[in-house]
Amino acid sequence: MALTNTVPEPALKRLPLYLQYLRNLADKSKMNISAPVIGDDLGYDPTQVVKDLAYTGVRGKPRVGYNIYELIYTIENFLGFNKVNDAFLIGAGNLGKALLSYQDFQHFGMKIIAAFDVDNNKVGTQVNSVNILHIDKLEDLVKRLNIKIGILTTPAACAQKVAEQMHNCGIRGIWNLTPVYLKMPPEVIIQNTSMYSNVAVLLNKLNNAGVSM
Amino acid sequence: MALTNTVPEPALKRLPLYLQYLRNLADKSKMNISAPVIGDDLGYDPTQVVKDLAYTGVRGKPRVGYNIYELIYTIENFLGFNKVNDAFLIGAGNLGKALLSYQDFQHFGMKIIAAFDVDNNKVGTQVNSVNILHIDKLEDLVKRLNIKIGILTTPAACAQKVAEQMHNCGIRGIWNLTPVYLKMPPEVIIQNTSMYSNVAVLLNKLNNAGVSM
DNA sequence: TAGATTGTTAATCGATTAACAATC
DNA sequence: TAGATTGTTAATCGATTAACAATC
Repeated sequence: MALTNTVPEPALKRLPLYLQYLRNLADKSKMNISAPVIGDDLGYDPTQVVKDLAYTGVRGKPRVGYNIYELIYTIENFLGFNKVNDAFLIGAGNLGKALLSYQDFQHFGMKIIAAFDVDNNKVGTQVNSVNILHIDKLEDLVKRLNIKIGILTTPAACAQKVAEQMHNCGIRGIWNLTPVYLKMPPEVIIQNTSMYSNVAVLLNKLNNAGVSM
Repeated sequence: MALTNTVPEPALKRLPLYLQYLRNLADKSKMNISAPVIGDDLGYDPTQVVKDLAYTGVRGKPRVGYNIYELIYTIENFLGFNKVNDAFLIGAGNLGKALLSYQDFQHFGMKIIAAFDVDNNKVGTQVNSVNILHIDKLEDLVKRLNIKIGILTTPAACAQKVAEQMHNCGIRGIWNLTPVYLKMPPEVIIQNTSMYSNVAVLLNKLNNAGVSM
């Protein structure tokens, strides 16, 4: 269906935040919640909340709001969080280990089932019950387990090379947490997360707010 | 001057990526670089590169391009990366430790000079030569060292409470790496980084690309 | 019924892309 | 000079916000 094709990326990024919020709602006795309440709690415009939720196909009732459980269920399905996609993590440094210890990815559609590194001191160990294997085993395991998602947390210097390796093995989507731009053929889906961009925005906002630095 | 007030956030997020790219340019023998070359290497439209660079005030020469070192210098100054701002990190879990081990923040305007936690097993230890102190010492040290920036990497459950503590101490900007929306007075600058949003976007793109999952 | 909230269409706002003149 | 690239203005595209009708 065409529905999934047309969600604006900003809205898409907000949907997991709604989900997190709804799951953690303190008062579980309430059945319904309205867009203005959600907007107030999350800092969004109420009409934006209505629009965002409408993308998932959920319907609310005027004067009543949305059924909380239906909302959670619909968002989960819409985002594909009802299935858990297996992923490999490549680069078991500090950031890699941090992501390995994120138990919560399983509730957001993804599970890291193995990690890879070149460092023989790390190979053979575990983080959060996930084995760290030698990178030489990557290709065989990607193919045998039909893995589609790779998380790239290597040092910047080898990011491009490792990304190409991942692609050659059959990985289709790369979550790139290195600050390097990956040159890849268009069929590879890349999701970049740059820590430095966030630092830059924070510093800029502070400067504009007149915080002396 | 009004210049710094009017940079669009998407452009602001791209500027550190230009900087990273320029610093790591393989061929250091070249003096100049043109917007089309940068755009090709980073996957941006060439006119967008021209516009982004123009925000910093740097001037290029038609047919020649930009002087690489002038470009680096101008972007660094524009983003405030010429000064290094001291920051405290609160929550020395896995993600916190990962950020502590990021040597590179120093080249992007920020340095984490101490970390805080409630866990007595962590207190007294070091990560990357940064001391982990008990959270009880936060207020005194924020005031004595005049710290303006706090990095929040606690568990979600205590994020709001700790953020309020940070604000009360005098911290003006919070980089929030928890998935929790922080309810704060408007004078506190919040920069949210949600790992889950990135996972959602990646899964969505893969689904739209027809990758079976 | 009255009124709060949804749902939808229109208007606004902002960023990207295109067009083209200026210039080295 | 010729032509590539910058710089700037205009057009397009997309997301947010506003307005208002529908409805529970």
